[in-house]
Amino acid sequence: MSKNTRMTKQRKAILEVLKDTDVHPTADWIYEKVKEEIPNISLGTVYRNLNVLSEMGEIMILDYGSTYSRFDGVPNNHYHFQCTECEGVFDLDIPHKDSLNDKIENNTEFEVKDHRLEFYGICPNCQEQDSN
Amino acid sequence: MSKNTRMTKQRKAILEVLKDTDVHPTADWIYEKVKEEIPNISLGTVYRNLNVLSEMGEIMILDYGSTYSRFDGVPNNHYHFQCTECEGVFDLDIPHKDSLNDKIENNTEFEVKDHRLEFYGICPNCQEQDSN
DNA sequence: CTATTTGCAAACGCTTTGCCTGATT
DNA sequence: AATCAGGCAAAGCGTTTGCAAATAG
Repeated sequence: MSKNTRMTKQRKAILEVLKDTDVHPTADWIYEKVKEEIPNISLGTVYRNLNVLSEMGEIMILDYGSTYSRFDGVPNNHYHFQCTECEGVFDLDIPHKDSLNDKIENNTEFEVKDHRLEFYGICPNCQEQDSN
Repeated sequence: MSKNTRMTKQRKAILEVLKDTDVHPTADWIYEKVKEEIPNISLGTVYRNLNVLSEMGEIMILDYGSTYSRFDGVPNNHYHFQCTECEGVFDLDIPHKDSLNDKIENNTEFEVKDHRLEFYGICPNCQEQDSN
């Protein structure tokens, strides 16, 4: 229960670097930054702490779960649902809202070309399994 | 100009497997499937052709551009904009629409827990660079 | 004290690439 | 015939992990 709760200087430094920036950095960027303060910190420690901090709810990891790419034979824009249990990806039958791009473009300085909307949860199949 | 356009039996088989399924498979899944038809095909060929086919516009790759994870010191749900030129990730100041989850849940059999919306395009900084 | 954490380096897993042979146009 | 594509295996690259030493509580 009281696991992973030591606030080491490494963990603290990593958290501070992340809280002090809004660039959504990569692990390596964080590593370089923290090295200014703790020169002999190792990249492994950075990764370990990022995972711990995310479990603690202090930070968010912006990866997409699975490490491997998926391929789609339908090269149109459409939205997806991804099951967090079986990792399956399903097409959603709701229309692609191109107007969303315009909405952002009109309210920011960004030039918006595309967007991507993905839902996460449990697919019907895994719901059944769970109730066993 | 006329590069990468030969329709070899490997390329054809890979494309057919992808067009015939809706499971959004991984490269390895495709590899296993194509092996039933071309037993000595290599995984490298599958990857090469998936990239070629995606350049041809025949398929879509559902990765997320950059291969590495990004970390966010603000663990709230919020939407992001990603610049396809500098790879920078920016927060968007539009509210997170939890109602979207319900909308999907009410119209499908999925149990929806979360969603993610990401916009892609060119950030102001890179727009300037481009006009030089 | 002692369980957690670190640094280091090796291992991992998915993907890409170099090289040479084989196939396509 | 000339060029593109394939097979194989090694390399790449971000990330994870095993281990002994260090350290927080």
